[in-house]
Amino acid sequence: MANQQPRLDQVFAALADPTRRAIVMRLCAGEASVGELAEPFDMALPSFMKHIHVLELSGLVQSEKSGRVRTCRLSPEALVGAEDWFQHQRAIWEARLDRFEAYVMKLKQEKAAAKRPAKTTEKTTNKPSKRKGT
Amino acid sequence: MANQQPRLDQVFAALADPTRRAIVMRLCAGEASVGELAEPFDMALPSFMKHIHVLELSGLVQSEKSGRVRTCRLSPEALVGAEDWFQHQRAIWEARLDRFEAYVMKLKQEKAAAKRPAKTTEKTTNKPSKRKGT
DNA sequence: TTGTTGGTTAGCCATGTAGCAAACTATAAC
DNA sequence: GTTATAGTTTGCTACATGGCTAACCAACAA
Repeated sequence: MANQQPRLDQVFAALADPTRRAIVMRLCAGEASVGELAEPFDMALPSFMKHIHVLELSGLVQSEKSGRVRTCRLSPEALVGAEDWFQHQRAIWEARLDRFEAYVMKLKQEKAAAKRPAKTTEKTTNKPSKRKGT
Repeated sequence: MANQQPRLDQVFAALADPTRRAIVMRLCAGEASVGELAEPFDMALPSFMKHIHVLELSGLVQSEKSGRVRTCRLSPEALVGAEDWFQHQRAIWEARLDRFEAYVMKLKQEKAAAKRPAKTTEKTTNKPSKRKGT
């Protein structure tokens, strides 16, 4: 569990490059050899291999050599790990938004209560608070 | 719509650094001044400011100077954009897995049908196909 | 066995990134 | 007005990254 976090550095760094993202996208559609993967890119093979290597180090891709051809496949755990990070942040962010919304609501009610001297000054900190929608 | 994609480079590059991820996480909990943000890090201010700058360029963070203090806040669009990328990839990946599963199922049934000459060789490409569950 | 194919290693270069210290600017605070 | 505070600008290192060529190795194919 402690080993998962350092991988995020590598995963995000790997995905920061458009070539590597394209490789990942390609591999989502199924495994492929290095040559097949490299073909769409106007790049020398050694340069391309570096990208493959970065992807392997990040854990996003696994590869295996059989004969003289190396076959690459996606290893989704790393992808999922990164996605989890986003969801976690979003959860925190949204929780805060909800709290903020509740706070604004409370301010509004207090202000309203201050204007009109007598009314329901109770039931302030109460709000369904459902963000979502996507 | 075409301008969204190049931003991914910057967003992922920004998140590849643990310091910057920590800043983002901190900002999920609410806005803060540069000084407040920098305080937990054992790092000279100019170095820290570079990280802030990278985050701003990526669109993850917005900041505004009032008086002599610069206040930073998260700008969630970029975060959501990156999250969307993952979800998109995962959708493709899972669709493929489902197809693969169906394919294996079909192979199995064909094999079974070959062994036993007479049985339901129909209804092969049919499967609820719900991956999920991690 | 002699090519040819598919990948790999080694070495080089340009650029980018992460860090520093030092000096500077502009706004509070006294 | 002087001083402290909060950032900012300006160099400067060191190292990582992305690209190349050239040479190399290890399977097939003829």
